Amino acid sequence: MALDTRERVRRAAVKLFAAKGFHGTGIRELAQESRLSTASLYHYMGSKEDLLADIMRTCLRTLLDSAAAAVEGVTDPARRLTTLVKLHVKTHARMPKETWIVDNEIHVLTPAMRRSVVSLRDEYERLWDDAVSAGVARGVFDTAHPGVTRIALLEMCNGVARWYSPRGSLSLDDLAEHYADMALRALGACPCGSAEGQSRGE
Amino acid sequence: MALDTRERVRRAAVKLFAAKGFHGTGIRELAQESRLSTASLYHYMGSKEDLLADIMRTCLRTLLDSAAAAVEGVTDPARRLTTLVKLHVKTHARMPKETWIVDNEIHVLTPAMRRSVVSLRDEYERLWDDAVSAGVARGVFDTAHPGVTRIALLEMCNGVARWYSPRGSLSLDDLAEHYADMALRALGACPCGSAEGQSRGE
Amino acid sequence: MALDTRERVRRAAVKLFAAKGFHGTGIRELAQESRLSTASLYHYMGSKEDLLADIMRTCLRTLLDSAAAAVEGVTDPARRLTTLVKLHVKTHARMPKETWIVDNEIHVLTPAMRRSVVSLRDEYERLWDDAVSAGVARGVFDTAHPGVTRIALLEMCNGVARWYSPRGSLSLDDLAEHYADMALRALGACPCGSAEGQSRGE
Amino acid sequence: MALDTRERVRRAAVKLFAAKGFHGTGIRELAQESRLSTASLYHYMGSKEDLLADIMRTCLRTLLDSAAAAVEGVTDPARRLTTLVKLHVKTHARMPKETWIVDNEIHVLTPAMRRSVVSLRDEYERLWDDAVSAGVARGVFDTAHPGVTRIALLEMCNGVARWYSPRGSLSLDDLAEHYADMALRALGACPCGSAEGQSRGE
DNA sequence: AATGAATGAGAATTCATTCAT
DNA sequence: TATGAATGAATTCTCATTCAT
Repeated sequence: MALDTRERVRRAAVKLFAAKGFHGTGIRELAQESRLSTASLYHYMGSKEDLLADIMRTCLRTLLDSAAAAVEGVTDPARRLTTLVKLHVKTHARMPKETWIVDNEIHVLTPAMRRSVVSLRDEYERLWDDAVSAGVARGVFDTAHPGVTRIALLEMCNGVARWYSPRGSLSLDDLAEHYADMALRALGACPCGSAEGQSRGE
Repeated sequence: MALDTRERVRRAAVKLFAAKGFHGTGIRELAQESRLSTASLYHYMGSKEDLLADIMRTCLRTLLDSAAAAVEGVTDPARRLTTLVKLHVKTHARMPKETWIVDNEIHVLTPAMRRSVVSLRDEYERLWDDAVSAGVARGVFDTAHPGVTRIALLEMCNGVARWYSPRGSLSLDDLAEHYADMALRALGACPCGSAEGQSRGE
Repeated sequence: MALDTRERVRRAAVKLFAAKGFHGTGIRELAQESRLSTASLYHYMGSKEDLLADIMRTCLRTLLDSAAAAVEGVTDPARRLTTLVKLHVKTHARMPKETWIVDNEIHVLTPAMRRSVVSLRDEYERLWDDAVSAGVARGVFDTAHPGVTRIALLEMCNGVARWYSPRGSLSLDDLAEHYADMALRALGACPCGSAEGQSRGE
Repeated sequence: MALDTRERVRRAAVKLFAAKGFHGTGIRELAQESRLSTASLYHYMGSKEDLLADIMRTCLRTLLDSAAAAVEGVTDPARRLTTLVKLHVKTHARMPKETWIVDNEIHVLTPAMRRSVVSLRDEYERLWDDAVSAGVARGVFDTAHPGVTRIALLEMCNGVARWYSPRGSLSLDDLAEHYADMALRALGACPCGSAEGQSRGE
């Protein structure tokens, strides 16, 4: 029961933070959306900032763990990157609110809390970095500025959370495929091309 | 003189809105940063939201006008897109605060003001859309989902405002070049490739 | 307990609004007079305007209900009017602040709230109108302009709230009697005269 | 020219003070309505309170002087009262805004200014008092509480400013006549009655 | 587990007024 | 005569948070 309530609070926060931003969301709205009194809210969330950090950490943890698992044992850099891109895109399409919050509200966090969130994000981005670096090292990727490319691709994929709608004509799989394709092309890995066909099993 | 003060206010706002968000910025901070009393502030800015909308409109207007001018008379779709990407990237690198605000704080605007800003943004994005569509129509670009690709590239370029530092190792020209390169690749226009070499004069 | 506080707030407001007008009364004064912080004040009153409208509606409701009850079953127009005048005068003498507020601060209300208050007032005035009209119809009253007379008498009675003091030499009953007498005279009902004598039992 | 401007300011103030009250009217509205900058406003009005007191004094002065003149040499108490009532009613009908301000905004004045206004008002009311007292002394009026009657009649007449419209069916003369009639009746002077017919010459 | 009551601090905005020009 | 610029103080109202119950 307590768990349900806690979950209700979290969902209310995700909805509101994503819609109006952290500072744009008041405790009262949060309480109302959670069907709780403001006082009760504090029983579940600690402070408003705790709640935000919690949401961010959970989302990043999920992304990080599933990415690490998906990539485990995959040695081919192109496949690794494809896997990462698809997972990233799908996660952003499926949880646009949570991911939007992670991607855009980090700056409101107090330094201490920011550190814990940023370190998770850095850990996640290291997976991308490793894949790109490996691909470059093996000559599979051809890009003048691997670091820049990596961050550019990440931002490109983050954007999905801003606009993708499951009601649109594009399926989640096709979306992920397309982004993976763009990423490989941007990395100069397109000629070896057959990536698209092979990645179906994911 | 009045102009100077007004400009001071605008710069203070740009700095603070970009650093802490619209809702995270108080008018007291704004006044302090502008070296004005809060009351005097209102002599120059109308409301806080007016100030925000003003910054956004000015920034978009600049981007839109210079993009339209840069693209005028350029018929080759690849060159048009290259031009747009470079301008976009450079603007985001040079005015990261203004562009960050435009890209991230639209949701705080009141419906009426939002409309005026969004319509400017839409007008700008149409330039991208036209270039992409033209390229696809002429078979210069090869992409399964032109609309998605366009938005993905835009988001990729927007990201520049978040991380680029002129103190880094990459020059503005190189940065723009690299992004243009990635964009063309993502659009499947890489084979014609010599774009990089030709665009030097820009 | 909560009720006590709410009542304290209401009384503070009645006192201050009557003394300095709605716009002349600040919420700080209101809070101080209520022995509450300004923030706590809002726990009880909604907005300042809500508080005002509340006071007005309560006062009018009281007046309306007691007038309707007092007049119920009274068929003689002269007696009906006498009853209304006396009740009106006594209410204004006993609750000079509330009635003064109703009579003088309606114009500060927002249209929506104004409507709700005005409709109550209209309903109340209809009681007067009915009595006057009935008297005229039966030839008991003799006045060239019944509508004007009715409003003139109402204003005359409203005035009581401005000056009557229970510390003066006139008792409430005598005051009411005197006003009823003036009203009947103004309506040309004096000749039947014995009204004064008969109304003693009230 | 200066006079015109000064007059414009005064009229703007009369309009706004009557519509929204003194405290409900801001300096900026006043300036806008006067087609002046707020700074220029101060050139003409002194302080906001000065302006208010000025309006009140002028209005009362006018009323007082014309009443004194109209009543001069009139010895018959009934005629004197009739004259006062008619003048009062007509003034309130013709200058509803000014008279409303005088009748309702005295309480916002600072003690010192209030005194000067109140003393004018008292002087004016003395004319009424004299007429009533004289009538009572001579047995022309028959009222149990002359003082109360006088104030009741005054309030009744003040009310005209609240509702009379020249666009209505009642002419100013008829209106004044009717009020004078009601006043005499309330004072028990109706039997001698012919007052109505005789007062035509006024 | 839940909440009504309470609050200090702060929110954005307007106040009446002054002054240099 | 006129005003743009400036402001300290006040405005109404909301903030996130605590606490006694």
